[in-house]
Amino acid sequence: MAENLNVARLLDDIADIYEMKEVRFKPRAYRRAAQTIRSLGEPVEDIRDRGELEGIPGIGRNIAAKIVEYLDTGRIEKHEELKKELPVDIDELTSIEGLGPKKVMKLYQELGIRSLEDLKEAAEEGRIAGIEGFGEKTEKTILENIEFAKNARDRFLLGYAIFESDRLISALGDHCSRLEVAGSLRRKRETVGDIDILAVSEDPGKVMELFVSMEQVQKVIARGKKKSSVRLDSGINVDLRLIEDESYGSALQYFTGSKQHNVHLRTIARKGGMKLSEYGLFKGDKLVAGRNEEEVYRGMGLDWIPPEMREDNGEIELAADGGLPDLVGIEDIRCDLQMHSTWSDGKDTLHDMASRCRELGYEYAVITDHVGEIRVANALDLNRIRKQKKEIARIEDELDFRIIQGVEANIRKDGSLDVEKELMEEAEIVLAAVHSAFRMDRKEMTERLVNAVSSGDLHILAHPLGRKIQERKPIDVDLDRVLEAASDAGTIMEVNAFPERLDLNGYNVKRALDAGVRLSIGTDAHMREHLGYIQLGVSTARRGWATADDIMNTRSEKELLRALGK
DNA sequence: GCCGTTTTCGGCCCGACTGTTTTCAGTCG
Repeated sequence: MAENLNVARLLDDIADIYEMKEVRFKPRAYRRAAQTIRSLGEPVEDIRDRGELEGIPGIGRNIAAKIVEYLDTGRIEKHEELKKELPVDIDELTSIEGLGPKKVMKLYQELGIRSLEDLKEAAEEGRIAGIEGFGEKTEKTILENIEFAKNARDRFLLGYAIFESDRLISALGDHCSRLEVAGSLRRKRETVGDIDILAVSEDPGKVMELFVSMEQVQKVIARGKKKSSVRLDSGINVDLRLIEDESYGSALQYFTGSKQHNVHLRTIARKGGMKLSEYGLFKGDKLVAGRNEEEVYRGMGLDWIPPEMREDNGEIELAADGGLPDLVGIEDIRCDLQMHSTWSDGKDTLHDMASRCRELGYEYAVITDHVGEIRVANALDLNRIRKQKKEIARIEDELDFRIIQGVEANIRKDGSLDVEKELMEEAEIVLAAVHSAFRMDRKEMTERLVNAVSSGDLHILAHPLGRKIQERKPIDVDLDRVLEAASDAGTIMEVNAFPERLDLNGYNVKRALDAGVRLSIGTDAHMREHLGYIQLGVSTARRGWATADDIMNTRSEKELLRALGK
């Protein structure tokens, strides 16, 4: 996916240069395109190969041609031209808080500043304060922010941010009449930059005091009556905003985003002779809606849109004619379709895992220990599978709770599984995944997975792209062909709910559903606590617009086994 | 440069904050 970021960076760079040159509207167009490319869930090369670049919202004939040019030649002629006119490292300079394209332009014209190094030098020598539009204070903050930029942290995994935000919400809850997380965390993006919390309270001073003095706060970044920001020990930043009750709904809508979703909504409001902001939906000076999100959407003639869908990918059009899908919810889930026990590489016993499933309100457990030739995972052979079957029967009796015996096998380079037929027949559910040879070329990898999902040997392809967020790139594969083969063979694709995986991701969930493929959600739990990750899997499925019917975990035990042909 | 039940031309989101300005531009989210 590296090319996506490179393409996005170039487009952003073009936007910045146009903005410096005070060209109108082009900056917005390029910036929007860059943002879209950045948030794609698949390699931009794949989309180019399908000839579908033009047609992505925000990407028209010209930008599509520039992307193709970059993928073919590694450069964009127009970009080089613009760069020659303004040989400035805009990306680096605008990453400094408080510096945008206009100021960067001024600095270049007046002082010839091209890089962060130039900037630092000029600021230290006190040459910046003298420029028109700049002053002592600007110079000082530039110096401070150069230091800060060096320490800037990356984004955080959704699973981790949820853990933190849950703690904050329960700490503040008693003093607030309304309290919720907004931002990308509410939309359940796979990573989040920071945590945004909105609150309504009778005693705002007390809530702010409580917020900045919580034990996990490492540093108070800003403190005010309506908004405060802190950094937690974990490095994640949290903003708390106190909102008036009458505009809580519109504020929640506004701060939840996404930006593109909001821009689209405001365009609709405008066309209806209204105005939408964080303070409400207005007709002239009159507040039409604001207290609740539902009213705000309704005021524009739209159904309320689940946060996970708010990416301006067609959800607004569906909401306008009552066609939003009824997304799967945590309450629809009757089981977890991947977990491990001490029989292979899990940390908790089969008994503990199963009883935790029962505590969670599941109707049955599905245990999927490793089998086959994976040595490190203490994989089971046929003999141990038979022994495990006996233990399962014993625990079922003891807990009065059904346990389905599944297995997780390894997909060899040729697409076959590394276990004998006899073992696969013992198991009630066969998951299989790529656990080795991640770096095959695209053609071979595609063949490998097409063979695997077509073989009839496996029911579920687990963590299909093998990626680990911020650690390991997805395998290089033609996912459309794999989905087509899976659809033909009735093979299920997993939405792996482990925080580092979320694989398939929301974008690919939607592609899978469009291809007619059914999905399963599995936490890949290796201890009882991991079973709670199911909510991440459900959120990811929701980001891909999945309904309960699309997800196998919503089936009863009998329905599931029948669907698998058992 | 993109886009379309106000469309193939003429539009293009909103408000707060900051520092610098004496009425506002630039930046940010």
